[in-house]
Amino acid sequence: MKETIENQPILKQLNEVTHVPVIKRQKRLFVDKGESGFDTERFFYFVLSGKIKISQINFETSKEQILYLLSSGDMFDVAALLDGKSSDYLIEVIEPGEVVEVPIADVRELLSKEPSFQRFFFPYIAKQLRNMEELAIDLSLYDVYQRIIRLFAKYVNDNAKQPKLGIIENLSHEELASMVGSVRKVVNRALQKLKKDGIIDVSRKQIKLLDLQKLLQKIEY
Amino acid sequence: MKETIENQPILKQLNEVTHVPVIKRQKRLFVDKGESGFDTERFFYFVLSGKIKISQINFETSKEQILYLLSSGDMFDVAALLDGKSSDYLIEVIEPGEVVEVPIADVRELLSKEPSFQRFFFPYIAKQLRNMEELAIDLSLYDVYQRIIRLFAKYVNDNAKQPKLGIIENLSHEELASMVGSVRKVVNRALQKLKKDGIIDVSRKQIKLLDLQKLLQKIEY
DNA sequence: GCATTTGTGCCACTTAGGTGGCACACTTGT
DNA sequence: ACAAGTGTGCCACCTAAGTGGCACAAATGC
Repeated sequence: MKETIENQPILKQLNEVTHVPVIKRQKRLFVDKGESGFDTERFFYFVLSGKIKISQINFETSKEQILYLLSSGDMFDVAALLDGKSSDYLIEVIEPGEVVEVPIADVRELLSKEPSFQRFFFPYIAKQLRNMEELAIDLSLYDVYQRIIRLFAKYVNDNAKQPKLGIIENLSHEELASMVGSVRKVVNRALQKLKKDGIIDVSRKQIKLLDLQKLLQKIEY
Repeated sequence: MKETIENQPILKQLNEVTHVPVIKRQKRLFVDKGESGFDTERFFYFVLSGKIKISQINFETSKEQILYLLSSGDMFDVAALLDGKSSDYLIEVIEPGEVVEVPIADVRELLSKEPSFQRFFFPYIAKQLRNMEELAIDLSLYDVYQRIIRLFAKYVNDNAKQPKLGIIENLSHEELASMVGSVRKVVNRALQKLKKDGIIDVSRKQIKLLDLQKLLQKIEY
């Protein structure tokens, strides 16, 4: 990781993203694709841009499951911040960007005393917890085709007049598979099915959402 | 739910379990098997005894996935406490016991200002988050046989000279299946296999752990 | 005390989804 | 400009795991 000037004043960008009051000992870092040297035992990270995946691997089968796909506005490692224990995650940058690195103790200080940070952070923890519950439910109760549909619905950005798939629209099929707990070929089958139904358009490293209504109709409960 | 005297002083038992300082507006409740009327939008609950499952159901297939199996020392609804949103859980008592019901606002007050409660509660949130991550990983990366083994290993109580399966030892195979995201018959196969290997002994509503070492050896990574 | 419900065990059958392999197009680096 | 790597699509095959059914024992309720 390339380091920039230490102890620089709080960045406007971080403030915008996190609504955090002044954090003194921060360091802004550029991270490149493939990097993975995050010291989550000592530092807490705020993602400004780029994409970072947090996953785990079964070494017998070398199958990977992505737990979190982080982008602008995300933070990690939430669990370590709360209990001080280390996690056995695989953390890897899949799209270059910038992060802010802050000593864990400083963030804990804020978390226990600063109401404005609490108002910002407590809901974020809840979001991550609900994310994991949803992932478990999806893996347990729905087939791969449904999981893909639900993944798309979850990441849809429908503020724009033309709804888009947001940060997952340019993932490879391999990465999509790691998100829904399956393998490339099976995901491919699901995508072809959605394509045939006119719901999406698939091209190299790009999935275009064509019909949001139709997608949402396919969701089972 | 049967109600007891309102506004009674903080219970010694709750204090022991939670290390919580005085909470004023609490209500102690006895809950019976099958009950499910918990108002998690307005109240936060501390479990003193009994077993409560928090699950979700796919209505197409009527398959159920248990997210949390709560017992003495547990609390809910953590996510709702943190973000104020409602959850679409199915919450049901599966073994009678007692809970303490506290207005959510009072717990939030403690959470944001009382360091002793924070020291107790933050790690608990982390535990629940890690639980969900582990569940998702298990569902995604391991087969049913492994998931059963991992479930047993997770709940083993090995402080005693004779290791026991703790709160899951008297669950029905149906309930075990709902915990590992499978169905009764498949779980049964796994249990018969473990029985044949001399690792457990299965009788009606009772699973005895015979050989902890052998169980732990079977775990894959 | 008997009927009903619940829990368990085991069979045969079906299927979603994972595996292996292969072709080909597009991108990237030297 | 070419080689190497990456991403995609599709075939046929195999296996874990889910389904349906059935028997029986233990617990529960009237």
